[in-house]
Amino acid sequence: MQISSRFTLAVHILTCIDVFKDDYKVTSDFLAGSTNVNPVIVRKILGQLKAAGLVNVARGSGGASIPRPLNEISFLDIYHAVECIENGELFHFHENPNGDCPVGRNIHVVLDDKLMRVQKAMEAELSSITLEDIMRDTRKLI
Amino acid sequence: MQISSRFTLAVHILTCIDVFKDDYKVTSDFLAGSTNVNPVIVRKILGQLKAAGLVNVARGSGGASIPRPLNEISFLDIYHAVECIENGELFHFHENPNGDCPVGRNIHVVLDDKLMRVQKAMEAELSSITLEDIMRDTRKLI
DNA sequence: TATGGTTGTAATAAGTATAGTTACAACAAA
DNA sequence: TTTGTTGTAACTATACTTATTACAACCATA
Repeated sequence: MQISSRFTLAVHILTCIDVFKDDYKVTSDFLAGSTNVNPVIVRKILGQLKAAGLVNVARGSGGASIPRPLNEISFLDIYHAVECIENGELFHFHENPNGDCPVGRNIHVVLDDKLMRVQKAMEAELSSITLEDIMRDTRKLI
Repeated sequence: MQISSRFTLAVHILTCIDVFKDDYKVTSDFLAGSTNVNPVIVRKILGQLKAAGLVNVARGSGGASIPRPLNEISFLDIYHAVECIENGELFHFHENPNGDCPVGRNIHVVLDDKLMRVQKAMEAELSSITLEDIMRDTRKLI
C-alpha cells in the first residue's frame, strides 16, 4: 500500500500557510481552495498537525500559522503527525504464525531487526528534509 | 498505512520452502499450516512470486521450489513481487491541486525529487537483505 | 485411462482505511 | 449580536485486505 495522501497534503498545507502568511488569513476554506480537497479534510489534518505542535490554529477568528522555524520542521515530524501507523511499525505482520512450526515460531524474531533497519533508513531520509527546503524550492518557482 | 502483511508472508513462505525442501512436498496447504493463513492466500502470493521468477510451482503434482541461489533473492525483489504500488511510487499524491494557486501549481514538482530520495533510501536497504541472511538466522534458531 | 491430490481462479463476504459531504455547536472578534 | 471560523459527529462511497467456498484445469501414477 502507498503512504496516504494525507502526508503530501500536510506538506502542501504547511507550504501554503507560510507562502500566504503576510497577505491572507489562511483558513481551512482557503487551504481547501489550493489543495482541492474538502475543507473538513483540511481541518482534520490541521488538527493532527496542531496536536504535534507544528501549527497554531485560531478558533473563532480563524487562520493557521507555523510556530517554529521552518528548518526545525522535518518531513519525519509531519509524517509522524498525520500517518498513524500501528505501534509505529512500517511493516505489517501476519498474526498467529504456527508456533508448532520451526519457521513459524521464529519468523518474527528473524525479520524484526532487518525490517527495522529498512524503516530507520526511510525515517533518516525523511528527517533530512525540512520545510525550509520546500519553501526555498517553491519560492524559486513562483 | 502500513505495508501489507503480504510482504512478511512472502518471506515466511520462501523461508519454509527452503527449510523443508528435502523432507516434504511444500504445497499451499503445507504453507498455510505454517503461516496460519488461508491456502488460497498462499496460492495468490505464490502466483505473484512465480510471476517474478522467485519460485517454481508445480501444477497438478504440486509443490513449490526456489529456482535461484538464495543470495540472489533480495527483500526488494520480494517487495516488488507482492506489493503492487501504483506507478511504483511509495507516496500517494492528492489529485488535482489547484493550478491557479502558485503553491498548488508547483507542489508536485517541488516534492517529487525529495520523496524519490526517501523511496530510494528504503529500497536500497531492502535490496541489501537477501534470503540467505534469513536462512542463516533461521537455521541458527532452529 | 481413471484416480487423487494439487493448482489457479472466480465469486462472495467481512473488516478496515480513505476521502467526500452535510450539518451544527462552540468560539472569538468586531 | 452578528459574522465567519473551527472542531466534530454522522453518513456515504470507494477501495484494499484477508478469509472462505467452490470448482475447473492439471498431472503423476496406479
